[in-house]
Amino acid sequence: MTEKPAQSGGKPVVRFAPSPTGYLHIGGARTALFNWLYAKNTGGTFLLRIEDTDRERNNEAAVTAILEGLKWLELDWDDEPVSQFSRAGRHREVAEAMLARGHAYHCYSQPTEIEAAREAAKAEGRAQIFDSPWRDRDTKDAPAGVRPAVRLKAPRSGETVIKDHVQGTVTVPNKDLDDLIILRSDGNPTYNLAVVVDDHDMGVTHVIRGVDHLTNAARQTQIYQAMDWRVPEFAHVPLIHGADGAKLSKRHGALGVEAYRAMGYLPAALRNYLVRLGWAHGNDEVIATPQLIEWFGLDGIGKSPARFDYAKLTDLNGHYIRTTRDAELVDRIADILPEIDGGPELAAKLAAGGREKLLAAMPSLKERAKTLLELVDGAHYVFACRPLALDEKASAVMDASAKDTIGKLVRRLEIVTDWQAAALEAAVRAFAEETGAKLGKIAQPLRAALTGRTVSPPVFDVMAVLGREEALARLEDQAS
RNA sequence: GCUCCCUUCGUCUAUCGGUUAGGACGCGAGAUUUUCAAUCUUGAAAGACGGGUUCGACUCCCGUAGGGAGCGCCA
Repeated sequence: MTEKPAQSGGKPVVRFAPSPTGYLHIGGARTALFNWLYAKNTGGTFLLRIEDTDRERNNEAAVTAILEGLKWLELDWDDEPVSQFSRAGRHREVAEAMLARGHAYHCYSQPTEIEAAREAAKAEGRAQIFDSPWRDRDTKDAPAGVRPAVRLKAPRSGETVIKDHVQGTVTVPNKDLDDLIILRSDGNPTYNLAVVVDDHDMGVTHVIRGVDHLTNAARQTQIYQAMDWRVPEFAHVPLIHGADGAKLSKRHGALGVEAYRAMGYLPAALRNYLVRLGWAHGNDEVIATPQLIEWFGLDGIGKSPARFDYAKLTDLNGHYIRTTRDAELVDRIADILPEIDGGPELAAKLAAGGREKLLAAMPSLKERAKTLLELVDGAHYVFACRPLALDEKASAVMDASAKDTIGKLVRRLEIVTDWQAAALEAAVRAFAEETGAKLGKIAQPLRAALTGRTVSPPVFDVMAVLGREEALARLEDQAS
């Protein structure tokens, strides 16, 4: 691959550049989302690059997990993902060019010396930057048999200014930036060089990433300047913290997006939640994706870190569940069944004609579920086998008088010809009126007999979904 | 330690010098109701602290405190 101009016709080119060290965690997902939204908003291009220059840490499974995570989140990218490692030759080429221009030099210092120098600096309370003695030394003095690393000859004085769309203008004194290594002694490029070369060659115009890269932006700016390349626009977004304010770690909810998938969250809900962590558009909370694309902009991103809050995510997910089509919900449930408790059994039932029943139950189910898992739990009654096992509360409801009531009700329901919720309700209400009982007194026993629980969708909907035969049979089971 | 950044209800946030500081989640109360949800009404709940600037500061400046990020031949 050689240099190629931005093939976007003046439109922005952004990229998401994860390193394949694990799954796509929630912070990375948000970074990807911001990039994606920015590309969509501007009609630009969203590229993917896998930062796999560290061969020891490279991991095929991680690459797959990241791509799968992005797909699940429905963040589609343009072109094929670029492997940074595959471009090592070009990176070396650029390092050579920098050497030729006098913007880089060979450094023969050994890791042990560097470490010692850092320790000394720390002890004296100075910034722990390494000042290579080879910066201005003649290479003729080079020790024999030592392969040098290549360092950037960074400016010693002055300051490097980063104009950032989120952080504002950030100024870093050059004396605080050491001569970073751009080529390891084994000839392989390091991250900062690779990023600059790739972003340049890929025509990246806007670099949107986590603030943890802010100081890298200063170093990378120096490389751009050394090469006389145009520095891209930067937007360093704040990090996401765990609920306790501590850094998001594996123990603090930095789960891969697939974990959220398995918890029954919808991608649209997660996107909506994630974008609101650090970005706002007035008082809007539930924002459909097309609207999000229209409204999204770098200006709306705040600078302070946010904490991850499951309660709000869950609430948002409930909104999306209620507005998602029934068939799609059934499909999404089917998708995650292999990963959840009792999922395989349900999958078998779905395959054996249960899908239609679940679909029929969905309208009343989705009104009261906040996650797909709750949906599955709510659907328990649909697939329960006779005779139903009543849970503790349901058994308590099912006392002698309840059984007696159900016995009488069965006779009334048997003669209902139109087995629909409305007709069934009319029949039960008529019965209630005659006996002077409150509807609640009758509905609860019905619910217990029909579902085995005290909480369920409206009983008349339940009867309709179950069908005449099954519903009456369940009632007979409990009648005395 | 050094550099940079951050600080509005418990949480996510609005406010771009003048508001009774708004919304959302969560929490409390009520309404509705066949349970649970949903929905509606409603309550409690915030400008870290100290100095300036200004007729007037949440908003601008300085300092303090607290928090975060970075300081690799990792990315």
